[in-house]
Amino acid sequence: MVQDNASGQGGTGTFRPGSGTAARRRPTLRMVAELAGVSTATVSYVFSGRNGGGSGVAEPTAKRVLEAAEQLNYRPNRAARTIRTGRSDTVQLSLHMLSDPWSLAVAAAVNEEANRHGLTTLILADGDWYAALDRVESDVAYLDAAVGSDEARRKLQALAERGQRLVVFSETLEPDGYDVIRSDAIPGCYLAMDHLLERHTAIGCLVAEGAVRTPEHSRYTPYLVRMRERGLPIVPEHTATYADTQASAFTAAVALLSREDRPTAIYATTDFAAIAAINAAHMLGLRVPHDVAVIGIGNTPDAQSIAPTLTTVGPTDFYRRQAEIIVARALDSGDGEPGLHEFPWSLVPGGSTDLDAPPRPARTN
Amino acid sequence: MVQDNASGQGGTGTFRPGSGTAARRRPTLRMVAELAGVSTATVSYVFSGRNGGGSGVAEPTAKRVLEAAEQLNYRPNRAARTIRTGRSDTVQLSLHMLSDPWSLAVAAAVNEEANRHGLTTLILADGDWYAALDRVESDVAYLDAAVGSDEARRKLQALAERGQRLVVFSETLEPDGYDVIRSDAIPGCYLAMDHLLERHTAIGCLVAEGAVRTPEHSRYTPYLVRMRERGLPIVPEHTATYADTQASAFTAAVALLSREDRPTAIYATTDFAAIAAINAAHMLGLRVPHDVAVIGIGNTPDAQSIAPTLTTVGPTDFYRRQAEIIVARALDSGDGEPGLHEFPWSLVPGGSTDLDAPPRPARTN
DNA sequence: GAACGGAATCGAATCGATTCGATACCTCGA
DNA sequence: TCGAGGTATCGAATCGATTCGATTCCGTTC
Repeated sequence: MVQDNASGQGGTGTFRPGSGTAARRRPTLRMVAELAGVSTATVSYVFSGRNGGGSGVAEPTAKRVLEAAEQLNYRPNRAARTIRTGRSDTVQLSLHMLSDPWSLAVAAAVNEEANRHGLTTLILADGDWYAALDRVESDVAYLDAAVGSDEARRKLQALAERGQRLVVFSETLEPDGYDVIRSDAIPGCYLAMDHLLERHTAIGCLVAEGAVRTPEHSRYTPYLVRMRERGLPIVPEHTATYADTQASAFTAAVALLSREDRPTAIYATTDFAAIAAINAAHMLGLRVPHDVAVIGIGNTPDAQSIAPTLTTVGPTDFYRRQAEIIVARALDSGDGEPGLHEFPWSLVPGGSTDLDAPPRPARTN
Repeated sequence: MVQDNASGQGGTGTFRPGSGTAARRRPTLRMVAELAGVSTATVSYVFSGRNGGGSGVAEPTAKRVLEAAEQLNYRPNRAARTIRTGRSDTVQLSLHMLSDPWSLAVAAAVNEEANRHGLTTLILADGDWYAALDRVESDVAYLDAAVGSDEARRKLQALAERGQRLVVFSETLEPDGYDVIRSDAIPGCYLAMDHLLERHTAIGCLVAEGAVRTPEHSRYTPYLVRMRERGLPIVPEHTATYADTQASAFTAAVALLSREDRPTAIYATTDFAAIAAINAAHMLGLRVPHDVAVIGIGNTPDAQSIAPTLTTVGPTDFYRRQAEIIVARALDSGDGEPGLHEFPWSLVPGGSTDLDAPPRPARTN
């Protein structure tokens, strides 16, 4: 099953030369103390920087301790520290899907903010968020896209009562011993439609399969509502659905844009689908935004890394501010009781709908 | 900075109704034992399934313990368990870049394999891999793309001597108390060039900036070598460089393909750049592979999610097999001494170079 | 009825750190 | 010379689990 050939090049042996076979066990603080001829307390003070009553460890003693630690190759055991102090200096992110651009953006932002405060970010990707919480000790846990079921509510509250600090992202849950971050997309979707309606009447829709089946509170509704309000015809063939793969969105967009009566603008319910639509348009020889305008939803970082840049809607400065909330809760510096944090959405203009921009901004090298 | 308005809807108060303010501290095994009227040993046996000498905990006792635990909302403290048993049931992945398709594919595969064995996967994304290793206790740590510097070698060996089990992905390091996974891209790059040379002579190159500056052992070399071997002219303008953003690769590809004397095939040094090239071709109205063929390098999952599918080179079944090695090491079931695990590369045919395929396979809905 | 054997449970040591109160040491002033 | 006061260090309890050897409580057997 696995091919081992440790003698890759030359005749260098497999075993490390200097170290005997005895060096198997991990060195402990006590060993360091013995080697340095001090108590365990002193070693601990040297490593933690703190000190019980006095103003610190004397210089020569500290030097001796550090040398002993170096010689033994000592590093503190995190689990032992955690059990004693009750802190793990760790932020846990439980993400439902690893490759989702939203999740990645959150992870990157939290990681940066956590590092700034000396914390470590742990990412757990698992189908079962709640199980994940019982698998690692962490100062605070962030749950991605928590649903509002009664079971979820119960489990979250149980965790909170046990003292686990929690931040959940949810459009339906209410705070209940834990923080809730909410960023309702629907008002933003109306902004997106309004933007397109300034210049277009033949608008197509690129929407996730599930949203068409159950349109209530989905991103499909704003499309239907606005079209109806303006008295515009809702052409069934102008709605194309996609699953959650890039290829699926691309295929759907091609089908939509290769019609005789193709729309002059596309309302895509995710940035990711909007980007697929731009690629599809280019493949079909259509210019964006002149032949077809495209708007996305979500304001993910990807929106900036395509030519032309994507017009989208989303919360502003969302990732950074969300990261601040999470880390503040880990440090227990959050403002008192957990509560609701709302992030309103707004329009983020880009080249994919801006007719006044030069046709192909990406061409310059 | 943060807007709290916990009274979101209706008049529901902020505080949870049932629980008093006393329920602040996390319940311990001892509390469960007292409530159930048994010793801590018994509670531990109930939760771990194991038992000291006897054949198990009696049914009525176990029931009493579980009820007490349920009532107190008890969950074992992982840090305490880790310190006592020396195992954390945890696999740690230290990735240098979170959004890299390779890293994500590794993470997904390891996560699946780890779950299958009751382990939890922790992902650390950090600039400093070695520092990350001192921040969490884990049964095994995987290091992404370790460089072969002397400092890296020293640090890795120090970790290994301390008993930390390690699996590193590296093209230059040799095993030294830790496993090395190697998957040399260069032979694969030659395969890619050979594939293009079967039908093309005017071949362009899309290469990372760094590789052009220091071509030794880079993916640029196989391009130069093969072109020279065949006596084909190496047109300087047929080499375009990109940084590590999608937009950058896209721009480079557009520049390359909008030339009068554009090449009929593109050798891209990553799948990611190859995909950008396909998109660029489509935008310029060029058909892939008829007007321009494209080959990528790496065999990432993304290669399958574009139309036409990408021809690429890479190791086969790499992610799953790599995951097996890592998890086996965590469970200490790996075959004895750590060693070298090599994954050879081969050609993965796709539509982006296959002239016999229908022109636009994505068109069907 | 006493000795025996096995199952169920218990008590206490232990893992590797932190931290509080106590102690040893030193200097300085009267 | 003695005591006060401050500093550096130490000893031991502790965090929450696991686990080994010991103990109790049965029902059997002779």
